[in-house]
Amino acid sequence: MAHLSEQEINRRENLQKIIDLGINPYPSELFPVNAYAEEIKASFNPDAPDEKEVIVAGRMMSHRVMGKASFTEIQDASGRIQVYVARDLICPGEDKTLYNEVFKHYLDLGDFIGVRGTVFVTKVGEISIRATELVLLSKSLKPLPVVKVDADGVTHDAFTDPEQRYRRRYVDLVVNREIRKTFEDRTKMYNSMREYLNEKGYLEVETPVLQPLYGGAAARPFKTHHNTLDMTLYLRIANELYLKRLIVGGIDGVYEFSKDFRNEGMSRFHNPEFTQIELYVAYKDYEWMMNLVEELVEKVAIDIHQDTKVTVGDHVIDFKRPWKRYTMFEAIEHFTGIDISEMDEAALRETAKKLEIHIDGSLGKGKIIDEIFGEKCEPHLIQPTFITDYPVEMSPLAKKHRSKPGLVERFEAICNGKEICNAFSELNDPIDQRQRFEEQLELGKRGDDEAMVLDEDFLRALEYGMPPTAGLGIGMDRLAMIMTNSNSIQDVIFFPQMKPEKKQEA
RNA sequence: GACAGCGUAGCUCAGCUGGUAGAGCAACAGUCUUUUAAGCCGUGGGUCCUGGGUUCGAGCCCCAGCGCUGUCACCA
Repeated sequence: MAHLSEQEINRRENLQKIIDLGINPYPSELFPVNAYAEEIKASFNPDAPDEKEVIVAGRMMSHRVMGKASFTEIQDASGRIQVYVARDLICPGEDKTLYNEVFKHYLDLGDFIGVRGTVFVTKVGEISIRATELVLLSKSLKPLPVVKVDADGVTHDAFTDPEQRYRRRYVDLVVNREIRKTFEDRTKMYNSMREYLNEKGYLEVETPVLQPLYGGAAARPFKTHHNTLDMTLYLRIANELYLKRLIVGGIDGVYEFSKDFRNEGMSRFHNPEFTQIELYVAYKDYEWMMNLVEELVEKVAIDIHQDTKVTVGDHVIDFKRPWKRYTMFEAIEHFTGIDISEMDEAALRETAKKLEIHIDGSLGKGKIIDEIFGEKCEPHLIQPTFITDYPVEMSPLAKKHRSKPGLVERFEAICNGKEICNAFSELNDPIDQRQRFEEQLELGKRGDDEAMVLDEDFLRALEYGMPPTAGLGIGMDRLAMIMTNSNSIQDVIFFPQMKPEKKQEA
Protein backbone atom coordinates (compact mmCIF):
# COMPACT_ATOMS: atom_id res chain seq x y z
CA MET A 1 0.00 0.00 0.00
CA ALA A 2 1.56 3.23 -1.12
CA HIS A 3 1.93 6.00 1.36
CA LEU A 4 -0.95 8.42 1.00
CA SER A 5 -0.57 12.10 1.62
CA GLU A 6 -2.97 13.94 3.85
CA GLN A 7 -4.73 15.31 0.81
CA GLU A 8 -5.07 11.89 -0.79
CA ILE A 9 -6.58 10.44 2.37
CA ASN A 10 -8.93 13.37 2.44
CA ARG A 11 -10.09 12.75 -1.10
CA ARG A 12 -10.72 9.08 -0.39
CA GLU A 13 -12.83 10.08 2.60
CA ASN A 14 -14.78 12.48 0.41
CA LEU A 15 -15.27 9.68 -2.11
CA GLN A 16 -16.74 7.46 0.61
CA LYS A 17 -19.06 10.20 1.81
CA ILE A 18 -20.32 10.66 -1.73
CA ILE A 19 -20.95 6.94 -2.05
CA ASP A 20 -22.71 6.96 1.32
CA LEU A 21 -25.07 9.61 -0.02
CA GLY A 22 -26.01 7.22 -2.83
CA ILE A 23 -24.16 9.14 -5.53
CA ASN A 24 -22.12 7.13 -8.04
CA PRO A 25 -18.74 8.89 -8.28
CA TYR A 26 -18.01 7.15 -11.60
CA PRO A 27 -21.33 7.06 -13.45
CA SER A 28 -21.65 5.06 -16.67
CA GLU A 29 -24.21 6.96 -18.68
CA LEU A 30 -23.19 9.56 -21.24
CA PHE A 31 -23.36 13.19 -20.26
CA PRO A 32 -25.02 15.25 -23.00
CA VAL A 33 -22.38 17.95 -23.48
CA ASN A 34 -23.51 20.49 -26.07
CA ALA A 35 -21.11 23.39 -25.63
CA TYR A 36 -17.47 24.18 -24.96
CA ALA A 37 -15.93 26.90 -22.85
CA GLU A 38 -14.16 28.90 -25.55
CA GLU A 39 -17.02 28.62 -28.01
CA ILE A 40 -19.49 29.90 -25.40
CA LYS A 41 -17.31 32.88 -24.64
CA ALA A 42 -16.60 33.60 -28.30
CA SER A 43 -20.23 33.50 -29.38
CA PHE A 44 -21.59 35.52 -26.46
CA ASN A 45 -22.90 38.92 -27.42
CA PRO A 46 -22.70 41.32 -24.44
CA ASP A 47 -25.08 43.73 -26.12
CA ALA A 48 -27.78 41.12 -26.48
CA PRO A 49 -27.36 38.60 -23.67
CA ASP A 50 -29.71 35.78 -24.52
CA GLU A 51 -29.39 33.57 -21.41
CA LYS A 52 -28.88 30.57 -23.67
CA GLU A 53 -28.93 27.19 -21.94
CA VAL A 54 -25.76 25.13 -22.26
CA ILE A 55 -24.47 21.80 -20.99
CA VAL A 56 -20.75 21.64 -20.34
CA ALA A 57 -18.40 19.22 -18.66
CA GLY A 58 -14.81 19.24 -17.53
CA ARG A 59 -12.44 19.38 -14.61
CA MET A 60 -13.17 21.69 -11.72
CA MET A 61 -10.02 23.82 -11.56
CA SER A 62 -10.95 26.44 -8.99
CA HIS A 63 -13.49 26.71 -6.24
CA ARG A 64 -14.44 29.95 -4.53
CA VAL A 65 -17.15 29.40 -1.96
CA MET A 66 -18.95 32.43 -0.56
CA GLY A 67 -21.59 31.00 1.71
CA LYS A 68 -24.68 30.14 -0.20
CA ALA A 69 -23.16 30.92 -3.58
CA SER A 70 -19.88 29.99 -5.21
CA PHE A 71 -17.80 30.42 -8.30
CA THR A 72 -16.00 27.49 -9.81
CA GLU A 73 -14.08 27.15 -13.04
CA ILE A 74 -14.52 24.25 -15.41
CA GLN A 75 -11.72 23.32 -17.78
CA ASP A 76 -12.76 21.41 -20.87
CA ALA A 77 -10.96 20.52 -24.08
CA SER A 78 -11.27 24.09 -25.34
CA GLY A 79 -10.37 26.09 -22.25
CA ARG A 80 -12.00 27.38 -19.09
CA ILE A 81 -15.28 28.97 -18.20
CA GLN A 82 -16.53 30.20 -14.86
CA VAL A 83 -19.65 28.67 -13.36
CA TYR A 84 -21.83 30.45 -10.82
CA VAL A 85 -23.26 27.93 -8.40
CA ALA A 86 -25.99 29.29 -6.13
CA ARG A 87 -27.37 26.98 -3.49
CA ASP A 88 -31.04 27.55 -4.19
CA LEU A 89 -30.62 27.19 -7.94
CA ILE A 90 -29.04 23.73 -7.83
CA CYS A 91 -31.12 22.71 -4.79
CA PRO A 92 -34.55 24.15 -5.50
CA GLY A 93 -36.30 21.96 -2.90
CA GLU A 94 -35.91 21.59 0.85
CA ASP A 95 -32.89 19.30 0.60
CA LYS A 96 -29.72 21.35 0.33
CA THR A 97 -27.32 18.40 0.66
CA LEU A 98 -26.01 18.65 -2.89
CA TYR A 99 -24.76 22.17 -2.25
CA ASN A 100 -23.98 22.21 1.47
CA GLU A 101 -22.20 18.90 1.59
CA VAL A 102 -21.35 17.54 -1.83
CA PHE A 103 -20.40 20.73 -3.63
CA LYS A 104 -18.88 22.63 -0.73
CA HIS A 105 -17.01 19.76 0.92
CA TYR A 106 -16.80 16.55 -1.03
CA LEU A 107 -15.83 17.85 -4.46
CA ASP A 108 -12.14 18.53 -4.98
CA LEU A 109 -10.09 20.38 -7.56
CA GLY A 110 -9.56 18.11 -10.51
CA ASP A 111 -12.93 16.33 -10.26
CA PHE A 112 -14.86 16.03 -13.48
CA ILE A 113 -18.26 17.65 -13.19
CA GLY A 114 -21.09 18.33 -15.56
CA VAL A 115 -23.10 21.53 -15.49
CA ARG A 116 -26.33 22.62 -17.08
CA GLY A 117 -27.07 26.31 -16.90
CA THR A 118 -27.57 29.61 -18.65
CA VAL A 119 -24.93 31.96 -19.99
CA PHE A 120 -24.70 35.40 -18.40
CA VAL A 121 -22.20 38.09 -17.45
CA THR A 122 -21.23 38.75 -13.85
CA LYS A 123 -21.01 42.18 -12.27
CA VAL A 124 -17.30 42.19 -12.98
CA GLY A 125 -17.91 41.37 -16.62
CA GLU A 126 -16.92 37.72 -16.82
CA ILE A 127 -18.94 35.50 -19.10
CA SER A 128 -20.17 32.68 -16.90
CA ILE A 129 -22.71 29.89 -16.61
CA ARG A 130 -25.43 30.11 -13.97
CA ALA A 131 -25.77 26.48 -12.91
CA THR A 132 -29.18 24.91 -12.58
CA GLU A 133 -27.87 21.38 -12.43
CA LEU A 134 -24.52 20.01 -11.32
CA VAL A 135 -23.40 16.38 -11.39
CA LEU A 136 -20.22 14.58 -10.48
CA LEU A 137 -18.84 12.71 -13.51
CA SER A 138 -15.58 11.38 -12.11
CA LYS A 139 -13.77 11.76 -8.82
CA SER A 140 -10.10 12.67 -8.74
CA LEU A 141 -8.07 11.06 -5.96
CA LYS A 142 -4.74 12.77 -6.52
CA PRO A 143 -4.32 16.53 -6.15
CA LEU A 144 -3.17 18.26 -9.33
CA PRO A 145 -0.43 20.85 -9.01
CA VAL A 146 -2.18 24.11 -8.33
CA VAL A 147 -1.25 26.71 -10.89
CA LYS A 148 -2.81 30.14 -10.65
CA VAL A 149 -2.66 33.13 -12.92
CA ASP A 150 -3.30 36.50 -11.33
CA ALA A 151 -4.96 39.59 -12.75
CA ASP A 152 -1.70 40.77 -14.30
CA GLY A 153 -1.28 37.47 -16.12
CA VAL A 154 1.54 36.35 -13.84
CA THR A 155 1.62 32.60 -13.29
CA HIS A 156 2.11 31.41 -9.73
CA ASP A 157 3.36 28.03 -8.60
CA ALA A 158 3.82 26.70 -12.13
CA PHE A 159 4.34 22.97 -12.54
CA THR A 160 7.88 23.18 -13.87
CA ASP A 161 9.96 20.14 -12.92
CA PRO A 162 10.92 18.76 -16.36
CA GLU A 163 11.15 15.21 -15.09
CA GLN A 164 7.68 15.24 -13.62
CA ARG A 165 6.27 16.97 -16.68
CA TYR A 166 7.60 14.24 -19.00
CA ARG A 167 6.80 11.34 -16.70
CA ARG A 168 3.29 12.59 -15.98
CA ARG A 169 2.44 14.14 -19.30
CA TYR A 170 -1.25 13.78 -18.45
CA VAL A 171 -0.73 16.19 -15.58
CA ASP A 172 1.39 18.48 -17.71
CA LEU A 173 -1.39 18.64 -20.31
CA VAL A 174 -4.03 19.49 -17.73
CA VAL A 175 -2.01 22.10 -15.92
CA ASN A 176 0.22 23.61 -18.60
CA ARG A 177 -2.41 24.10 -21.25
CA GLU A 178 -0.15 25.90 -23.68
CA ILE A 179 1.81 22.74 -24.51
CA ARG A 180 -1.27 21.38 -26.19
CA LYS A 181 -0.63 23.78 -29.05
CA THR A 182 2.78 22.21 -29.71
CA PHE A 183 1.19 18.83 -30.20
CA GLU A 184 -1.67 20.23 -32.24
CA ASP A 185 0.87 21.92 -34.49
CA ARG A 186 2.77 18.67 -34.78
CA THR A 187 -0.38 16.98 -36.02
CA LYS A 188 -1.04 19.87 -38.40
CA MET A 189 2.39 19.23 -39.83
CA TYR A 190 1.52 15.60 -40.53
CA ASN A 191 -1.83 16.54 -42.02
CA SER A 192 -0.26 19.21 -44.18
CA MET A 193 2.27 16.75 -45.57
CA ARG A 194 -0.31 14.03 -46.17
CA GLU A 195 -2.50 16.51 -47.98
CA TYR A 196 0.39 17.56 -50.22
CA LEU A 197 1.58 14.03 -50.99
CA ASN A 198 -1.87 12.53 -51.46
CA GLU A 199 -2.78 15.33 -53.79
CA LYS A 200 0.18 14.27 -55.93
CA GLY A 201 -1.16 10.73 -55.96
CA TYR A 202 1.53 9.08 -53.85
CA LEU A 203 0.53 6.07 -51.81
CA GLU A 204 0.92 6.04 -48.04
CA VAL A 205 2.11 2.57 -47.04
CA GLU A 206 3.28 0.54 -44.08
CA THR A 207 6.40 -1.61 -44.01
CA PRO A 208 7.88 -3.88 -41.33
CA VAL A 209 9.08 -2.52 -38.04
CA LEU A 210 10.56 -5.89 -37.11
CA GLN A 211 13.24 -6.69 -39.65
CA PRO A 212 15.59 -9.64 -39.99
CA LEU A 213 18.31 -7.23 -41.18
CA TYR A 214 18.45 -3.57 -40.34
CA GLY A 215 19.31 -1.27 -43.19
CA GLY A 216 18.83 2.05 -44.87
CA ALA A 217 20.88 4.09 -42.42
CA ALA A 218 24.07 4.08 -40.41
CA ALA A 219 23.13 3.38 -36.82
CA ARG A 220 23.15 0.76 -34.12
CA PRO A 221 19.87 -1.14 -33.82
CA PHE A 222 17.70 -2.54 -31.07
CA LYS A 223 17.77 -6.29 -31.17
CA THR A 224 14.99 -8.66 -30.21
CA HIS A 225 14.05 -12.28 -30.60
CA HIS A 226 11.12 -14.05 -32.16
CA ASN A 227 10.28 -17.16 -30.17
CA THR A 228 8.39 -19.22 -32.71
CA LEU A 229 10.85 -18.65 -35.52
CA ASP A 230 13.72 -18.71 -33.03
CA MET A 231 15.43 -15.88 -34.82
CA THR A 232 16.93 -12.49 -34.14
CA LEU A 233 14.91 -9.52 -35.32
CA TYR A 234 15.82 -5.86 -35.30
CA LEU A 235 13.67 -2.83 -34.83
CA ARG A 236 14.01 -0.79 -37.97
CA ILE A 237 16.49 2.07 -38.08
CA ALA A 238 14.99 3.26 -41.39
CA ASN A 239 12.47 1.99 -43.89
CA GLU A 240 14.34 2.91 -47.05
CA LEU A 241 15.09 -0.59 -48.33
CA TYR A 242 11.48 -1.72 -48.04
CA LEU A 243 10.07 1.35 -49.73
CA LYS A 244 12.49 0.86 -52.61
CA ARG A 245 11.24 -2.72 -52.97
CA LEU A 246 7.81 -1.19 -53.54
CA ILE A 247 9.27 1.05 -56.25
CA VAL A 248 10.69 -2.12 -57.82
CA GLY A 249 7.16 -3.50 -57.62
CA GLY A 250 5.84 -0.66 -59.74
CA ILE A 251 4.30 1.67 -57.19
CA ASP A 252 5.75 4.88 -58.54
CA GLY A 253 5.24 7.11 -55.53
CA VAL A 254 5.29 5.79 -51.97
CA TYR A 255 5.67 7.37 -48.59
CA GLU A 256 5.54 6.26 -44.98
CA PHE A 257 5.57 8.03 -41.66
CA SER A 258 7.69 5.61 -39.74
CA LYS A 259 8.74 5.21 -36.17
CA ASP A 260 12.41 4.27 -36.31
CA PHE A 261 14.60 3.05 -33.49
CA ARG A 262 18.27 3.72 -32.92
CA ASN A 263 20.19 2.32 -30.02
CA GLU A 264 22.36 5.33 -29.41
CA GLY A 265 22.85 8.26 -27.11
CA MET A 266 20.04 10.48 -25.96
CA SER A 267 20.12 14.25 -26.03
CA ARG A 268 17.83 17.13 -26.69
CA PHE A 269 18.03 16.15 -30.36
CA HIS A 270 17.89 12.38 -29.95
CA ASN A 271 15.18 10.06 -28.67
CA PRO A 272 15.70 6.31 -29.11
CA GLU A 273 12.44 6.09 -31.02
CA PHE A 274 11.69 8.88 -33.42
CA THR A 275 9.68 9.55 -36.53
CA GLN A 276 10.71 10.05 -40.10
CA ILE A 277 8.80 10.44 -43.26
CA GLU A 278 10.38 8.73 -46.21
CA LEU A 279 9.24 9.35 -49.76
CA TYR A 280 10.29 7.67 -53.02
CA VAL A 281 9.20 8.79 -56.46
CA ALA A 282 10.11 6.95 -59.64
CA TYR A 283 11.62 8.65 -62.71
CA LYS A 284 12.78 11.66 -60.68
CA ASP A 285 16.19 12.83 -59.48
CA TYR A 286 17.56 14.74 -56.53
CA GLU A 287 17.23 18.12 -58.27
CA TRP A 288 13.53 17.51 -58.62
CA MET A 289 13.34 16.38 -55.00
CA MET A 290 14.94 19.62 -53.80
CA ASN A 291 12.13 21.55 -55.36
CA LEU A 292 9.60 19.27 -53.73
CA VAL A 293 11.18 19.74 -50.29
CA GLU A 294 11.08 23.52 -50.60
CA GLU A 295 7.47 23.44 -51.64
CA LEU A 296 6.46 20.92 -48.98
CA VAL A 297 8.18 22.57 -46.04
CA GLU A 298 7.06 26.04 -47.10
CA LYS A 299 3.50 24.74 -47.16
CA VAL A 300 3.90 23.21 -43.70
CA ALA A 301 5.09 26.56 -42.32
CA ILE A 302 2.18 28.37 -43.89
CA ASP A 303 -0.36 25.79 -42.73
CA ILE A 304 0.85 26.10 -39.15
CA HIS A 305 1.81 29.77 -38.94
CA GLN A 306 -0.02 31.37 -41.89
CA ASP A 307 3.40 32.67 -42.79
CA THR A 308 6.68 31.40 -44.26
CA LYS A 309 8.52 33.02 -41.36
CA VAL A 310 8.87 31.03 -38.17
CA THR A 311 10.44 32.23 -34.95
CA VAL A 312 12.87 29.72 -33.47
CA GLY A 313 14.78 30.78 -30.39
CA ASP A 314 16.60 33.99 -31.27
CA HIS A 315 16.15 33.51 -35.00
CA VAL A 316 13.43 34.15 -37.50
CA ILE A 317 13.63 31.42 -40.09
CA ASP A 318 12.07 32.07 -43.46
CA PHE A 319 11.04 29.01 -45.42
CA LYS A 320 10.07 31.02 -48.48
CA ARG A 321 11.31 29.42 -51.69
CA PRO A 322 13.89 29.24 -53.13
CA TRP A 323 16.39 28.19 -50.48
CA LYS A 324 20.13 28.69 -50.71
CA ARG A 325 22.11 25.84 -52.27
CA TYR A 326 25.76 24.96 -51.68
CA THR A 327 27.73 21.88 -52.59
CA MET A 328 29.35 20.32 -49.56
CA PHE A 329 32.83 21.35 -50.76
CA GLU A 330 31.62 24.90 -51.36
CA ALA A 331 30.15 25.04 -47.87
CA ILE A 332 33.39 23.80 -46.28
CA GLU A 333 35.43 26.25 -48.31
CA HIS A 334 33.02 29.03 -47.42
CA PHE A 335 33.30 28.44 -43.69
CA THR A 336 36.94 27.33 -43.37
CA GLY A 337 38.64 28.81 -46.40
CA ILE A 338 40.01 25.37 -47.26
CA ASP A 339 39.32 23.59 -50.53
CA ILE A 340 39.21 19.88 -49.70
CA SER A 341 37.79 18.72 -53.01
CA GLU A 342 41.05 17.19 -54.23
CA MET A 343 42.31 15.78 -50.93
CA ASP A 344 43.01 12.13 -50.18
CA GLU A 345 42.36 10.50 -46.81
CA ALA A 346 45.73 11.44 -45.34
CA ALA A 347 45.37 15.10 -46.36
CA LEU A 348 41.86 15.17 -44.93
CA ARG A 349 43.10 13.76 -41.66
CA GLU A 350 45.74 16.49 -41.59
CA THR A 351 43.16 19.17 -42.34
CA ALA A 352 40.86 17.93 -39.60
CA LYS A 353 43.74 18.06 -37.17
CA LYS A 354 44.53 21.63 -38.24
CA LEU A 355 40.89 22.57 -37.65
CA GLU A 356 41.07 20.95 -34.21
CA ILE A 357 38.50 18.32 -35.00
CA HIS A 358 38.95 15.00 -33.28
CA ILE A 359 38.92 12.12 -35.78
CA ASP A 360 38.61 8.53 -34.72
CA GLY A 361 41.10 6.16 -36.35
CA SER A 362 38.34 3.94 -37.73
CA LEU A 363 36.74 6.72 -39.77
CA GLY A 364 36.88 6.54 -43.56
CA LYS A 365 37.29 9.47 -45.93
CA GLY A 366 33.57 10.19 -46.15
CA LYS A 367 33.12 10.29 -42.39
CA ILE A 368 36.06 12.66 -41.99
CA ILE A 369 34.53 15.08 -44.47
CA ASP A 370 31.23 14.74 -42.66
CA GLU A 371 32.96 15.55 -39.37
CA ILE A 372 34.50 18.70 -40.82
CA PHE A 373 31.17 19.77 -42.24
CA GLY A 374 29.30 18.95 -39.05
CA GLU A 375 31.79 20.86 -36.96
CA LYS A 376 32.54 23.92 -39.09
CA CYS A 377 29.49 24.47 -41.29
CA GLU A 378 26.30 22.93 -40.01
CA PRO A 379 25.97 25.00 -36.83
CA HIS A 380 26.22 28.22 -38.85
CA LEU A 381 23.45 27.38 -41.28
CA ILE A 382 20.39 28.95 -39.75
CA GLN A 383 18.19 29.76 -42.74
CA PRO A 384 17.09 26.69 -44.68
CA THR A 385 19.95 25.69 -46.94
CA PHE A 386 20.52 22.75 -49.26
CA ILE A 387 23.91 21.07 -49.12
CA THR A 388 24.51 18.92 -52.19
CA ASP A 389 26.94 16.41 -53.66
CA TYR A 390 28.31 14.31 -50.82
CA PRO A 391 31.34 12.01 -50.97
CA VAL A 392 30.43 8.55 -52.18
CA GLU A 393 31.98 6.87 -49.13
CA MET A 394 29.35 8.19 -46.75
CA SER A 395 26.35 7.55 -48.97
CA PRO A 396 26.19 3.86 -49.83
CA LEU A 397 22.61 4.03 -51.11
CA ALA A 398 22.97 7.08 -53.33
CA LYS A 399 23.64 7.16 -57.05
CA LYS A 400 27.05 8.34 -58.22
CA HIS A 401 27.08 11.88 -59.46
CA ARG A 402 26.34 12.23 -63.16
CA SER A 403 29.36 14.51 -63.72
CA LYS A 404 31.46 14.79 -60.55
CA PRO A 405 33.65 11.76 -59.82
CA GLY A 406 33.84 10.62 -56.23
CA LEU A 407 30.57 12.29 -55.30
CA VAL A 408 26.95 11.18 -55.15
CA GLU A 409 23.71 12.93 -56.05
CA ARG A 410 22.65 13.64 -52.54
CA PHE A 411 21.40 16.64 -50.58
CA GLU A 412 20.51 17.54 -47.06
CA ALA A 413 18.53 20.54 -45.94
CA ILE A 414 20.05 22.25 -42.94
CA CYS A 415 18.01 24.60 -40.83
CA ASN A 416 18.74 26.19 -37.46
CA GLY A 417 22.08 24.42 -37.47
CA LYS A 418 20.61 20.94 -37.81
CA GLU A 419 19.83 18.55 -40.62
CA ILE A 420 16.12 18.33 -41.31
CA CYS A 421 16.16 16.10 -44.37
CA ASN A 422 18.33 13.80 -46.41
CA ALA A 423 17.69 12.81 -50.01
CA PHE A 424 19.29 11.35 -53.07
CA SER A 425 18.96 10.12 -56.55
CA GLU A 426 18.66 6.52 -55.46
CA LEU A 427 21.26 4.02 -56.46
CA ASN A 428 19.53 1.50 -58.74
CA ASP A 429 22.56 -0.21 -60.26
CA PRO A 430 22.64 -3.61 -58.48
CA ILE A 431 26.31 -4.24 -59.22
CA ASP A 432 27.38 -0.86 -57.88
CA GLN A 433 25.10 -1.37 -54.88
CA ARG A 434 26.74 -4.68 -54.06
CA GLN A 435 30.16 -3.04 -54.16
CA ARG A 436 28.99 -0.27 -51.85
CA PHE A 437 27.67 -2.77 -49.34
CA GLU A 438 31.00 -4.59 -49.49
CA GLU A 439 32.81 -1.34 -48.75
CA GLN A 440 30.52 -0.91 -45.77
CA LEU A 441 31.49 -4.37 -44.57
CA GLU A 442 35.11 -3.25 -44.75
CA LEU A 443 34.33 -0.19 -42.62
CA GLY A 444 32.59 -2.47 -40.18
CA LYS A 445 35.71 -4.57 -39.91
CA ARG A 446 37.72 -1.41 -39.21
CA GLY A 447 35.56 -0.84 -36.18
CA ASP A 448 32.75 1.38 -37.45
CA ASP A 449 29.85 -0.17 -35.57
CA GLU A 450 27.34 1.82 -37.60
CA ALA A 451 28.43 0.48 -40.96
CA MET A 452 25.62 -1.01 -42.99
CA VAL A 453 25.02 -4.72 -43.36
CA LEU A 454 24.54 -6.45 -46.67
CA ASP A 455 20.94 -7.22 -47.59
CA GLU A 456 20.81 -9.96 -50.25
CA ASP A 457 17.08 -9.75 -50.74
CA PHE A 458 17.31 -6.02 -51.39
CA LEU A 459 20.04 -6.66 -53.95
CA ARG A 460 17.86 -9.34 -55.56
CA ALA A 461 15.08 -6.76 -55.83
CA LEU A 462 17.45 -4.31 -57.54
CA GLU A 463 18.54 -7.04 -59.93
CA TYR A 464 14.94 -7.36 -61.11
CA GLY A 465 15.28 -3.67 -61.93
CA MET A 466 14.40 -0.45 -60.17
CA PRO A 467 13.51 2.64 -62.19
CA PRO A 468 15.52 5.81 -61.60
CA THR A 469 14.10 7.16 -58.37
CA ALA A 470 14.43 10.12 -56.07
CA GLY A 471 14.18 9.41 -52.34
CA LEU A 472 13.75 11.63 -49.31
CA GLY A 473 13.75 11.33 -45.54
CA ILE A 474 12.64 14.09 -43.19
CA GLY A 475 13.14 13.93 -39.44
CA MET A 476 9.67 14.74 -38.20
CA ASP A 477 10.70 15.43 -34.63
CA ARG A 478 13.44 17.82 -35.69
CA LEU A 479 11.09 19.62 -38.04
CA ALA A 480 8.43 19.74 -35.33
CA MET A 481 10.96 21.34 -32.97
CA ILE A 482 11.55 24.07 -35.51
CA MET A 483 7.90 24.56 -36.39
CA THR A 484 6.88 24.79 -32.72
CA ASN A 485 9.93 26.64 -31.41
CA SER A 486 10.79 23.82 -29.03
CA ASN A 487 14.22 23.54 -27.53
CA SER A 488 14.17 19.82 -26.85
CA ILE A 489 12.91 16.77 -28.71
CA GLN A 490 11.21 15.80 -25.46
CA ASP A 491 8.91 18.76 -25.90
CA VAL A 492 7.52 17.49 -29.21
CA ILE A 493 7.09 13.85 -28.13
CA PHE A 494 4.23 13.14 -25.72
CA PHE A 495 6.06 10.39 -23.87
CA PRO A 496 9.81 10.78 -24.35
CA GLN A 497 12.04 7.93 -23.28
CA MET A 498 13.06 8.20 -19.63
CA LYS A 499 15.04 6.09 -17.25
CA PRO A 500 12.73 3.84 -15.27
CA GLU A 501 11.11 5.61 -12.39
CA LYS A 502 12.58 4.65 -9.06
CA LYS A 503 10.19 2.15 -7.53
CA GLN A 504 8.07 3.91 -4.95
CA GLU A 505 8.11 2.37 -1.51
CA ALA A 506 5.17 -0.08 -1.45
C1' G B 1 30.79 8.89 -20.70
C1' A B 2 33.09 13.92 -18.55
C1' C B 3 32.18 18.37 -15.99
C1' A B 4 28.81 21.66 -13.40
C1' G B 5 24.27 22.58 -10.80
C1' C B 6 20.08 20.86 -8.28
C1' G B 7 17.01 17.25 -4.94
C1' U B 8 13.26 20.65 1.76
C1' A B 9 5.05 20.12 2.60
C1' G B 10 0.40 18.30 -2.88
C1' C B 11 2.82 22.88 -6.06
C1' U B 12 6.53 26.99 -6.20
C1' C B 13 10.35 28.11 -3.07
C1' A B 14 13.16 30.21 1.63
C1' G B 15 16.27 28.20 5.43
C1' C B 16 22.55 32.85 7.81
C1' U B 17 29.14 31.13 10.37
C1' G B 18 26.10 23.41 11.92
C1' G B 19 21.58 24.15 17.41
C1' U B 20 16.35 18.30 14.86
C1' A B 21 12.29 23.28 9.76
C1' G B 22 9.39 28.15 7.35
C1' A B 23 6.23 31.27 3.53
C1' G B 24 2.49 31.67 -0.35
C1' C B 25 -0.88 28.71 -2.85
C1' A B 26 -3.37 23.83 -1.98
C1' A B 27 -5.82 20.92 2.34
C1' C B 28 -8.97 20.93 6.93
C1' A B 29 -12.68 23.72 10.53
C1' G B 30 -15.70 28.31 10.73
C1' U B 31 -17.89 32.79 8.17
C1' C B 32 -19.88 35.09 3.82
C1' U B 33 -25.55 34.64 -2.38
C1' U B 34 -21.49 38.19 -8.18
C1' U B 35 -16.06 36.26 -6.80
C1' U B 36 -11.72 35.56 -9.80
C1' A B 37 -4.10 34.33 -7.03
C1' A B 38 -11.78 36.06 -3.57
C1' G B 39 -11.74 37.91 1.62
C1' C B 40 -11.60 37.20 7.06
C1' C B 41 -10.48 33.69 11.27
C1' G B 42 -8.27 29.30 13.04
C1' U B 43 -5.85 24.23 12.35
C1' G B 44 -3.10 20.31 10.54
C1' G B 45 0.63 18.61 7.20
C1' G B 46 7.75 17.03 6.39
C1' U B 47 12.05 9.45 6.24
C1' C B 48 14.84 17.91 4.51
C1' C B 49 16.69 12.00 -2.21
C1' U B 50 19.30 7.33 0.02
C1' G B 51 23.33 5.15 2.93
C1' G B 52 27.56 5.95 5.69
C1' G B 53 30.95 9.45 8.36
C1' U B 54 32.60 13.92 11.35
C1' U B 55 30.27 16.32 15.69
C1' C B 56 27.55 16.89 22.18
C1' G B 57 24.36 18.11 17.93
C1' A B 58 23.69 17.68 10.50
C1' G B 59 18.64 20.21 5.92
C1' C B 60 23.53 22.65 6.24
C1' C B 61 30.20 19.82 6.60
C1' C B 62 32.78 15.05 4.38
C1' C B 63 32.41 10.27 1.47
C1' A B 64 29.58 6.97 -1.60
C1' G B 65 25.23 6.12 -4.30
C1' C B 66 20.47 7.34 -6.87
C1' G B 67 17.59 10.77 -9.78
C1' C B 68 16.98 15.16 -12.63
C1' U B 69 18.75 19.50 -15.37
C1' G B 70 22.51 21.98 -18.30
C1' U B 71 27.05 21.93 -21.25
C1' C B 72 30.41 18.93 -23.84
C1' A B 73 31.36 14.06 -25.99
C1' C B 74 28.64 10.25 -28.64
C1' C B 75 24.76 10.44 -32.39
C1' A B 76 23.86 11.00 -40.88
